[in-house]
Amino acid sequence: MASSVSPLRPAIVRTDPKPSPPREPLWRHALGECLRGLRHERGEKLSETARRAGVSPQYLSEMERGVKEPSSEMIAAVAGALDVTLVDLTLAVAESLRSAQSSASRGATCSAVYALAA
Amino acid sequence: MASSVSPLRPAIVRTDPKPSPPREPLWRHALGECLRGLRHERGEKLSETARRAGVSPQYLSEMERGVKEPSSEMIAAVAGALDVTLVDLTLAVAESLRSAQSSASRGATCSAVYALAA
DNA sequence: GGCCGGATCCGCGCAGAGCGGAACCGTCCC
DNA sequence: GGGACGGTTCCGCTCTGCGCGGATCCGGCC
Repeated sequence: MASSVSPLRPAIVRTDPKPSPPREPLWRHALGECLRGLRHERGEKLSETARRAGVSPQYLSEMERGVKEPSSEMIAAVAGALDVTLVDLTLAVAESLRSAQSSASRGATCSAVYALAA
Repeated sequence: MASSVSPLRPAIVRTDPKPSPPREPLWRHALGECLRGLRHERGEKLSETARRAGVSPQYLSEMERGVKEPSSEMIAAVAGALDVTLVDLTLAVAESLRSAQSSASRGATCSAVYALAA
């Protein structure tokens, strides 16, 4: 299907340029796990948190599974719906990443880390 | 210019849905400041770090200024070029956010925070 | 004046953000 | 068995904005 010629520029290939040390999870995955953990900690459903955040449940599901790159505004919205600040959320993600790193067996979940921080 | 009718769906308005507590910086801004701080700490130029990360200097500039939402792969690539892991980067962003929050006068810069963590 | 390097501006092609409808699954009740 | 319901994920779509190359701006040096 590459019949269309005359490219004003080559196709932009959004692939991994040069990721840092392999085996490290990507930001969207780490973030998503944290968001899901926090939501479960509150005993909430996808639809509830999504409604309060002003996003679709489908999209929140995708965010949590790390299959989409949420914008900073989206991150802030969901954080607000979960009653956490970006500071606490980012810290929770970092600690979760660290735990997963120091123990190759996934370590503490995000929700547990946040509970310890609180 | 809204002459085209028959909308299969309404226009997607990518605006702030419901951000968490106002006055909190957005993720992309906090991240960008950290990346620039780390780069300066190494005494590097935009072009050097960008080349090593496999991204354009223009884009790295935009990332650092928080005007673009970099993908997780991009974040990983630049982190790798700066010799930091996602863990350390995320932690540095969190601490930077926290410092800025506890002192409304911008507090410690990201690079200083990272130096303390190292 | 010129040249150079560092950073930013500008406009662009097309990848993917974010969404609504549909589908899947598990649980409950008859 | 059947159906109804709720929770989550799949799927396809529109159109926004990612990431880039060329151009521009700025400061320093000769």
